[in-house]
Amino acid sequence: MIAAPDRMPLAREFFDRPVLEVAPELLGRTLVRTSPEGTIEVRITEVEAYAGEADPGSHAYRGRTERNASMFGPPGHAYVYFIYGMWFSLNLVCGPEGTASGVLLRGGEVIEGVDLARARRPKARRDRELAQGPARLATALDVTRALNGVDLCAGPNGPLSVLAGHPVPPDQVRSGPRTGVGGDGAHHPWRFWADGDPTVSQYRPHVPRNRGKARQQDGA
DNA sequence: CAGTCGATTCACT
DNA sequence: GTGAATCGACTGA
Repeated sequence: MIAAPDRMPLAREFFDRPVLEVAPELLGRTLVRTSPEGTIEVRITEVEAYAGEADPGSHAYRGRTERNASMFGPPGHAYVYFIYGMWFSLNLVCGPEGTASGVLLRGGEVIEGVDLARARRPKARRDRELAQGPARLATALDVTRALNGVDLCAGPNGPLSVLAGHPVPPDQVRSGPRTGVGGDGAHHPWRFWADGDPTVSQYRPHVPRNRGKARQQDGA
């Protein structure tokens, strides 16, 4: 039996291109997570591009480290990182091996496995919140460090894959500044989302917690 | 080796 | 709208 076109996994060549081409084309694609507990499918609605070592907003900005190593690996693999002491986020690695671009998945609509997603995200009040936000999406899909580096092009054999789905038409793609990114990388409109979709997270500007070294409170 | 803060979420006011 | 939670990678000494 031949899989329907929208059920075909995206080929490695899809990811082996400049990240700013790939990122908007990921909107509307189907992310499939299979685990012993069951299968969850998410329609991707919001992403951000991180453009390698030249991008001040990227984890790769200061070169290769143990944490970001998978971003320097071959395209079409996952880069999963741990953040704020409690959450994970999922990136899809783009561009040729040796470079370090990736697309952060920031939001999606759960279209299969809603019950399982709800079990993993008991605090979600509405279905639209199940995968609305990068850490929420990772939680709903049970994406953890264990999936760092996995191949996304393996189809149903692998724990995580991206199917062709139904791409959002270019005239329905919106873009703007990346969420939570400060400094020199702040102004690039490298966040992409599907216009009007309720599962797109709300924009929050970057807020630095402190400046420089610890200092006593400025007298006032 | 200690200090700092992050590609966030949630509870509470 | 504001702040807490919570850990570990990265930085600079």
